[in-house]
Amino acid sequence: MPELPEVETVRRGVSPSLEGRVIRRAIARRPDLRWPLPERFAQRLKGRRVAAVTRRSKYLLAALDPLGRSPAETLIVHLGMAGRIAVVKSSETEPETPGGFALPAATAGRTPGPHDHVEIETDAATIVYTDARRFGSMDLWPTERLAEHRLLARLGPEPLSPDFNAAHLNRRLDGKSASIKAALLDQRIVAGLGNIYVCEALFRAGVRPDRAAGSLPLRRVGDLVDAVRSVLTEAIEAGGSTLRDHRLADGSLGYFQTRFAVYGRAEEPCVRPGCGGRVAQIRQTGRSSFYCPTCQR
DNA sequence: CTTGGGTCCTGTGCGC
DNA sequence: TGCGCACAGGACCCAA
Repeated sequence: MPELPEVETVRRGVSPSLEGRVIRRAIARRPDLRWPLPERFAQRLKGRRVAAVTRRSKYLLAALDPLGRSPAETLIVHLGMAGRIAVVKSSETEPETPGGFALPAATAGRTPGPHDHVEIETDAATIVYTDARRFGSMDLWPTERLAEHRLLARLGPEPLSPDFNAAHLNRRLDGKSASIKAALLDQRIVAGLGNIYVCEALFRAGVRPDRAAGSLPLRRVGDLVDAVRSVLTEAIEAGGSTLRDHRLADGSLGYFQTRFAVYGRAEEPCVRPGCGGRVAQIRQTGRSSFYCPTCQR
C-alpha cells in the first residue's frame, strides 16, 4: 500500500487536474469499497468545484465548494493496500504507458478494467480509482467538521510537521511494552508510516524493530524522529516506492525502492560500509520486519 | 487503557 | 503447465 510518500506523490499528480476545476461527471461502478460509499455519491460530486487537494496522513482530501443546498464538503480518499489513481487526459486516446503500465480505461470508447471502481472527470482529465483488493475507501464529509470524521479524528501528528518531535514521541512511547515497530505503525502516535518506511527509519536510527517502545532513551527517540523525517522526505523526492501497485498519476514509476536498505532484502548484506552483517527477517504482529542485527540495537 | 490476532479482498510468485 | 499456499504497501474491530 501506499504509505505517506506514495499518497503525497499521487496528490501532486492529481492536483493540476482537479484544483480550481469543476467535476462535470462522476461514476461509481459499485456501491462500496471497504465500506459503503456515501448515499448518492456520484450525483453529489457532479457540478462541484474542487477548491484544493491536500493530504492528511495517508488520506487524500479534495475540498469541494458549496453548491446549491450542499455545504462545503471534503472528498476523503484512502488507497488501502492496492489502491491506485491514474490521470487520463481528456485529449488522449492512447495515453502514454511508461514502464509498460496499462492505464485503466476511462475515456469514451475505452472499456473500464474490472477494478476501476470510481471515475471523476473534469475538463482537464479523468481521475480513475482502481483497487483490486478494495481495502481502500471514500467518503464525503462537511469540511467544517472534517477533523471530527471517524477516520481522521484520532490521527497523530504529521511526521513532517514540527508537532512530530522527540518530546512528543518520547511521551507517547513512555511506558509502552509493545515493540517500537508496532508503536510507529500506530497511526495515533504518528500518522502516515507503514511497514516499509518504519523498517527503513528503524534501520537509519539503528534501532531494532522488536525493542520495547518504552525502552529507548530520549536521545535515541530523537534519532528516530530524524530518521523518519529523512526517509519520508527522500522517498517523496523519489516519487515514492513502486513494488506492485504504486504509480505516479501519469503512470510512471516511483523509484525509492531502489534505495531500500533493509525492506525486502532478507539475507542480503547490510548496506552500511564495513558492517558485514546480513539483513534478517522476522514476523511481528503478523507482518514482516527487516533489520540488520549488527547495526540495530 | 493496551496488546495481539483475525478479518476484509484479489493478485502474484514460489515450491512441488 | 498447473495447483495450492503464503504473502502483499492498511487498519478496523474485538477479545483478553
